[in-house]
Amino acid sequence: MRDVAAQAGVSAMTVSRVLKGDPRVSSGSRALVLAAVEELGYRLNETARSLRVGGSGLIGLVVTNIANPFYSRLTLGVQEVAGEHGLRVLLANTGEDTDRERELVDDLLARQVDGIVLVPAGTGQGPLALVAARGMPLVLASRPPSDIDTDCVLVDDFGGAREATARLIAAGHRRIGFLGNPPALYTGAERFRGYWAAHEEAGLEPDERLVRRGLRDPATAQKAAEELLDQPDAPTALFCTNNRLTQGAVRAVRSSARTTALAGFDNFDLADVLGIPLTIAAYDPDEVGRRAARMLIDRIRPSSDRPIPARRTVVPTNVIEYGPRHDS
Amino acid sequence: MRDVAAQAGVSAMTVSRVLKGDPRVSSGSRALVLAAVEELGYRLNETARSLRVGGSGLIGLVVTNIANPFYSRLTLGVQEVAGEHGLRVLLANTGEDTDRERELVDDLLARQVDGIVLVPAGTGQGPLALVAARGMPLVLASRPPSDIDTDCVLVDDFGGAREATARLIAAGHRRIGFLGNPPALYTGAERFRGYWAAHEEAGLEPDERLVRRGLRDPATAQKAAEELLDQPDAPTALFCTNNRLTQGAVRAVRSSARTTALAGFDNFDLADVLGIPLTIAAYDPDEVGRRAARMLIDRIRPSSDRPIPARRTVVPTNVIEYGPRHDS
DNA sequence: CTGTTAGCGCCTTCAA
DNA sequence: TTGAAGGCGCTAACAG
Repeated sequence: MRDVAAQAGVSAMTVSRVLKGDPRVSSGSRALVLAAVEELGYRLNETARSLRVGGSGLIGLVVTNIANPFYSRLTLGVQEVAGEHGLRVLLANTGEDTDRERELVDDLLARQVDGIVLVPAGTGQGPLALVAARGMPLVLASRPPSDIDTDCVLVDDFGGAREATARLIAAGHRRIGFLGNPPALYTGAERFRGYWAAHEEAGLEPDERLVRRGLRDPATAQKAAEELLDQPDAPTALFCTNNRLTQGAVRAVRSSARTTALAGFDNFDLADVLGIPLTIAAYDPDEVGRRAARMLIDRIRPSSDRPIPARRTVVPTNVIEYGPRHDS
Repeated sequence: MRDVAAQAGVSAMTVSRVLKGDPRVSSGSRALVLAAVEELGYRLNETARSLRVGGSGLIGLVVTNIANPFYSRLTLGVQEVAGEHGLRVLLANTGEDTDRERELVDDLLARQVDGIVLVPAGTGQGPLALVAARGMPLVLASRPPSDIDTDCVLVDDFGGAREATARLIAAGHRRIGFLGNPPALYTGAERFRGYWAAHEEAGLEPDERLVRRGLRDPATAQKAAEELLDQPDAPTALFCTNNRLTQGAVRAVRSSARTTALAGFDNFDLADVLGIPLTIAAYDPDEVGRRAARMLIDRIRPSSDRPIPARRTVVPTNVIEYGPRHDS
């Protein structure tokens, strides 16, 4: 910047003012500075600016697995809103590892991010208390706060699971298997609750022997589904708590002789073209990211100076029915 | 840091030394400092450190669309390798917009990133010349450099397309349609070249009337496929240049009465379960990210001080055949 | 409208 | 082994 100032024959202060658009600069100086900037190919050093001004213009985004389409879409939503406010996204991936989450958050703090959007890994959130304690704006996504009091964006896990299950019941199914992710996870617990509630509301009681929880990937889901379908009194339908488990179940159904109906949480590509009866509780993952970013920015740049209480917002689901293939 | 120093009864300098693991500190001072750090919950300010030391410990990753599974997996690969070297990833999304790409890259420079991995948007790379000119390490992914001379990681677009097409020919197909993304894109051009080469090597000449290029999404691909299949002399197979186009083609084939064979670039979920003949040129997107990150780090932290010439590496493809459904 | 002074938090250099 | 001085690049605050 000194070089630019020298080249333009003004002081560094004037250069600074021109660059940040301060109107109190004569158009003459402005032109001189701009010319010098151009000629020297100068760019402002954001690091130094951050140090002086405070606030890095960065927000941290911590997800469990960026390769999962849900989180990559969430990332897109966060990016979109952050970009509108001139903020950049520093991305971190925990792989569901709590220790790593702590390290990453720690590093984000050291880098002076202006706020953090985080999908909590695992279940305990003790370490995050630190973040909140330091007054760092923090929004949780997908899973609610447990040990701490902070903003969060959730999906209507309960409602979506309940309605999808209810559709199966309405279609006449009475023996509906459940393929679920670990019950210790919030989404797992809520979606199971929805499955159960739909039964109760129809005056039915689910058969516990048709319930398999703690499934983590398509392969284990496929195996569990095959076992269920292989029983003498097999379920006529299966509800799966997420897209990966649904995909495992699709394989199992496909390789069996039965025409088992499927329902699941999360939409996925080609669901329309599988040619089996499929009921999906869908929602917009981008919207989770957008809302999280908006809540975060509300705290980073408060519109009023009253303290904002911790808020919670729930992204709705809508149930889609894909029919079997209609061969024409 | 001053507070910590005061609390520990030493100078700020000693605190700094302890924190960066300088051995020339007495164990007494060290213990004092660590206790004070713990008590005050102090963390080093990376921003200030960067300013003084130079180098931010950040690498920029610029992709065209993070919601595309290819790029989210690439991101995972970059993250993985960067993490091993203590580097964090600043993520930027261009949406295939060249102007936005320029802005984003500019911002990354202003933030003093140590290097950039970039998937070029569009075709012209003029603006990127600036980056290279400033001596910023830069690795391109998926698409090669055109106007500039820099490292890149490519996929074997030509080889994969050629082999997938050759498989169709080997299976007896003689009229093979082509559904392609815009030919101005490197991948589009290379994959078309592979399609053509497979024909020539078999002594065939593709029918230009079966070629549709410039397709951008599943919907346009579906429409193009339907038109092709609706002709009197319809193709018996279709080759698609990427997963989104393949998905459109799957829909078209499904809704037609024909049993058209499909081949395509990029693997995708549930390809195994569609129940139609499907030949896929697959590769590992994570590996593209890992290699790009490694090349970048080679430049950021050179092992020798000889200048490294611009390098190019190609990630291989392997062709997978998914059969039609075997109803048992 | 413009420049000077001072300092953001850290670390390199040099002296003790 | 430790500390003091100075400056990385930038910008508030205060002159002029």
